[in-house]
Amino acid sequence: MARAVSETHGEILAAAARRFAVTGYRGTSLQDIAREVGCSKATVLYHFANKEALLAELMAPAIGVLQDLDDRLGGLTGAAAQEVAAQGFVDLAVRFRREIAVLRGEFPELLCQPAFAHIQEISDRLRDALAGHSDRPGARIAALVLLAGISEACAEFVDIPDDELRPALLTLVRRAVEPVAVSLPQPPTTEDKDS
Amino acid sequence: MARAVSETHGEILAAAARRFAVTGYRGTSLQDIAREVGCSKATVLYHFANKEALLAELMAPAIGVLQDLDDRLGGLTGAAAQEVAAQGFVDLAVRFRREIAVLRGEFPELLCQPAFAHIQEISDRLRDALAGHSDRPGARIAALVLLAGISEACAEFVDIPDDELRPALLTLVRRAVEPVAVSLPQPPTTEDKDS
DNA sequence: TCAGGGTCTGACCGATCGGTCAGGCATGCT
DNA sequence: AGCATGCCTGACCGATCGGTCAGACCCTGA
Repeated sequence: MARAVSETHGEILAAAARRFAVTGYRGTSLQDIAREVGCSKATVLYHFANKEALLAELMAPAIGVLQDLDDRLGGLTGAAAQEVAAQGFVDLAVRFRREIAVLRGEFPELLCQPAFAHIQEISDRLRDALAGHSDRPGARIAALVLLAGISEACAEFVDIPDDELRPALLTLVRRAVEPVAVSLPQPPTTEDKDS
Repeated sequence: MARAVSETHGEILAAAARRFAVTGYRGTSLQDIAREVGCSKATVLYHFANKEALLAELMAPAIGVLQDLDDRLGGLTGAAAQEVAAQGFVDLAVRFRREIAVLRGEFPELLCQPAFAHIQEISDRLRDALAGHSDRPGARIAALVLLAGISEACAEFVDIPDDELRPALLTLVRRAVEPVAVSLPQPPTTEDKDS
């Protein structure tokens, strides 16, 4: 064998992304990844210090974008925060569908790992922003439902192209989010309180 | 020791429910459950044929209610199907929060087990009903986001009482669901809840 | 008193997990 | 030629998994 180092490194990363997305982090063994690449388990552990480091490198780009979004959310309040959070998260979720799928369901345990120390706080702030920083239970519940639902949808609808999924999700979020108290005049949606 | 059989049986079931909800099915060992109950792992396997049977008995009530909802959804179309699906699933998710939490994230693998053979089809039909049986991508995406988001919210908001969570979710769903094209003015259907 | 059945347990099993280690095999530099 | 370095591997490790099994400990009815 003896491929160029960067090549094998990338192949392992790609294989791990594929397997993690389907069977989860804990449900995927290093043996599984090695088999898919066509190398030995020891080779996987030659390129990555351990299983956790493999996951961390896999998630790094998505986490970087999430951090950026968190920074942009910094001083915003009310409807502005809602809109930035909605656009930012929908965009992130669509772009990083596979990474989202990896985290799906294993959130609590994975968050214990040092590489993901801040994700919990960031996602809390994101949820808060999407709720327009309102403390009404309805607003907070709606924000959580939407964030979790978007994640799940992106992980599941792998066959829908980005350009179709993104606007559909954004339309949904804008319709579903609880409008904040200070609401500048908004063209009334047709089916508002009717049914 | 030698408690009454039904007592230990129930304690194991309750402990398993608690642990599964927090660390997931695969992430919880029989040893963990036994430790929480205060008995040996062999005792757990005396009361339940295997780990899978323990999970099946745990999920049985929730699955029964899900089946009922599926039956009620049978002949409905359009807005009526949407409303029944929304009310039925919100009610189910709030009542069986812990069971929902167990399934969270381990859906694909758990569905392979015979006890849950039909859940995938039922949840597909449920999603279809919530979309008003529309084939527009926006409607299907919205339905999936809502179902997944509700599940996640119920699993996470353990501190909110049922009476507060249920109406908040229902309001959100009615606001977020894509209205179907043919919407006949429907009087508030007095759902005969328990048939 | 004793037999039998329900309840429970420690010891054990094979399989698999993440991870370690010494060494094989090219390749390139001196 | 000799040596160092980078890439890769089989063999192995301790831990833990789900599950089995023979037997101990009650309680009850004959």
